[in-house]
Amino acid sequence: MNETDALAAFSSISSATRLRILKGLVTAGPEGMNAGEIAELVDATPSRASFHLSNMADAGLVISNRQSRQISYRVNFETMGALTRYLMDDCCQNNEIVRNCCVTGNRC
Amino acid sequence: MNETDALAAFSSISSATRLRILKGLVTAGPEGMNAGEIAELVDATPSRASFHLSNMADAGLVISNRQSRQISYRVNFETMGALTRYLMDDCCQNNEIVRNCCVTGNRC
DNA sequence: CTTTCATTTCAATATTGTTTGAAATATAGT
DNA sequence: ACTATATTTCAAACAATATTGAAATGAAAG
Repeated sequence: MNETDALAAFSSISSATRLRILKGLVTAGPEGMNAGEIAELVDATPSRASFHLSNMADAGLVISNRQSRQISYRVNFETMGALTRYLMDDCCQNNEIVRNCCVTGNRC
Repeated sequence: MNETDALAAFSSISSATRLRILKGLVTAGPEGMNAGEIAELVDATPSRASFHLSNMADAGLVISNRQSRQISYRVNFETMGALTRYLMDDCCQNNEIVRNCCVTGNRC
């Protein structure tokens, strides 16, 4: 992941609505959720949800595919992994405090 | 780290100027850099650098302390660690792909 | 106590992002 | 073809953020 991609991803998840969409989609798992369900989840109008979803898709955070009439969105975990690593390695140069914090079970 | 703090941190590093400041400060290490040096590094006017630095300080990403006439900034690695973990655990529920990506040395 | 240096604060402007509602597109059933 | 459903696209209004340059602050030196 390069700086431009990282900026787009950080920018995308710096909106409360989009961060909640992301969390909802992580919970939903590989099946994903339809645009309409997502809109309901975050209490947004269809067009507003669509706007945020296309922002997330542009940032590579989610992947969409049409299932008959509905469009299903799921998390792109590759991007999320690359982003987390960008934060840890490119930004923090694999700093010890940061690395240590990221071992699940550790206090930080 | 809670959602509000994470949003502030993501929002802060979703600016190219601030992301570069962050990287510069990580490279500078615990000594940090003065506001003026940072401004020079990212090719910004003093007031513009100051604006971005106070945004980063508000987000808890950097810590400032005055050294006689200059103000020195350094990275708050605790926050960076907490943020990285937020991404991995709170957002991605410690997803395997994401976790695996974050082991330095792995391909992802 | 005035000057110089480093930085911040402020107000004005410029830029960018978000929301809304209406119209458009795409798919499926009748 | 016609109607209903799901979603997107668009333009306008609105809101938030960034940039600029000038003025203000705080600290040291003469």
